[in-house]
Amino acid sequence: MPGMGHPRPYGDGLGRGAGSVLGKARLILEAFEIDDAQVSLSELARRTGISKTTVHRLAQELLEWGMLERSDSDYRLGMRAFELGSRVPRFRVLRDAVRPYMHQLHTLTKETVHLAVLDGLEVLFLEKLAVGPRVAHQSRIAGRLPLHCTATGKALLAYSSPDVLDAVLARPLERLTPMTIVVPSLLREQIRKVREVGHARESEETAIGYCSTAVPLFGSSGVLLGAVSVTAPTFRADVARYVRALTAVRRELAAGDHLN
Amino acid sequence: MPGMGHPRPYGDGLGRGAGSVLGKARLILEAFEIDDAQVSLSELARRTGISKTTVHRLAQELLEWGMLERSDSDYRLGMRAFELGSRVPRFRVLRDAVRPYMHQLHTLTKETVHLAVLDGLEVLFLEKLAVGPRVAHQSRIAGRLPLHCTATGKALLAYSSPDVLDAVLARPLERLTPMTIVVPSLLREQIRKVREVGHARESEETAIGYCSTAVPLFGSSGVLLGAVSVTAPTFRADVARYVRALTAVRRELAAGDHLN
DNA sequence: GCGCCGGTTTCGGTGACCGGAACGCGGCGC
DNA sequence: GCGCCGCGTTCCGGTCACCGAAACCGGCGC
Repeated sequence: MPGMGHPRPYGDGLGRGAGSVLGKARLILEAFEIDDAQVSLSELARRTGISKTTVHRLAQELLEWGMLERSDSDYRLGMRAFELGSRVPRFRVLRDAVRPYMHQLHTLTKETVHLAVLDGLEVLFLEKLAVGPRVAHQSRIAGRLPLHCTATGKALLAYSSPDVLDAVLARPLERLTPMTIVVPSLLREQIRKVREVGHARESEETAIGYCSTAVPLFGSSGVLLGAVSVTAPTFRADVARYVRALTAVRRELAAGDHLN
Repeated sequence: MPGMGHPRPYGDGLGRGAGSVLGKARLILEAFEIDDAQVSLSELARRTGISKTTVHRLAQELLEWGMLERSDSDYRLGMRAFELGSRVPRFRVLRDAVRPYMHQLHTLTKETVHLAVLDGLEVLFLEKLAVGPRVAHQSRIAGRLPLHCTATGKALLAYSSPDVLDAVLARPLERLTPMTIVVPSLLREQIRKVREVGHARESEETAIGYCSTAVPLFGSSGVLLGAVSVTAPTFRADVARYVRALTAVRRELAAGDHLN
């Protein structure tokens, strides 16, 4: 990096991979946490470890592009980012194809319905139909959760390359609740079972009081595309019914699919 | 631009604003049309007007970032773009707040429901609840339409700064159907009426056979946030009912809003 | 075989990019 | 009022990240 012989000014760990302009742009854009609506220039400089001058220049350019917007000399992510994100094919076609069935599941069960894909070594939620105003819940649209403690995650694991499972087991399994499975052999066994019965379950392994049931979704060519799940408070969960509804959806999607 | 004394190789008009790395990245990312799932490197070079070498290098970096993915030596937009787009506050908070009411409208009317915001001089659709498998329709999530021929557009125009209306009228009004209003004075009059009655209408001005009704949405501080609309085939449209349902939603949102 | 068209790598010249320094401004404490 | 601090913004000279031409590699069709 030019003229950067000085020690990193602020908390290290940030600022990695800022060799190129794109790396800097990435740091800036990803400096926006999910919740904070807007961030000041100096704050951005602090979070990214990039000099204020440079942040200013790049932010100017991102502004003109529409990836950032500003209100009152604070920055926030701009609509162009939303537009771009909506074009992502792996997201758009899957959501458009599955949404009607998610509604069907929702009206049928009156519980929360998720659509998720495998991304890296995590579940990434593409869509969520929740019931009620504010369900105390870990999941969010575009949020991530570990593979080993979610129903969608187990479904995805079961039908992905074994390498993925190996990679997951290569590092310790994070514990989210007392019920979270952290013993590798137990997880392997569960994943095997999932392949046997065709659906995956999770019981208070992510959040106390909630359990989920999931099925995988496949494209016409047989590739794994994602997974749908139903999440319900344990006390009123009717898992057998969920399994029936989910497998029905899976079948319908496999039959008349508009999935490449 | 360094070493670029040569005339622009391919169709001009593209390649604008490619002075900087970010400009190039922008060209590359926006080279992906809504529908084409994946694009080859050479095709990207052609569309952007950037040399194949440079596209290759930048694409590599975007790949590592996750903004692009590749299958089989073709590129497509990546999940990172989706995640970024989902964080855009002007999108996320509005959608989360309005979605329940959109469902309510949908079950009530059995017709297509839209949520839109003003962006630049166009309507930008944030969310769409459609009925049936494939409604022949212009609108898409993250799609854009002109302000002057959509119900949401008129609603937004009516409650925005007058400058916006002036800017729209500064250029000729595009005609989408025979019913599209292209006479400035007529549009001005309609917008005035919208402010009077509190809702906006559009009748086969965007697509023959369809008409829409819309209301604006305001935050607690009184700023215009967006607009919701109901779109129905003309022959069965019950506009009075839509107006009632929409104004109810508008009131409910204004009362117990979670909008900043 | 040979030409063609994709993706990838090499390489030297240079201008886009960098951050320090300086500036103008508004808010706060003294 | 005055000085101080932190903010956003502008200027500027040094330099390295970035650029595209050219060469390279592999598959395909003729």
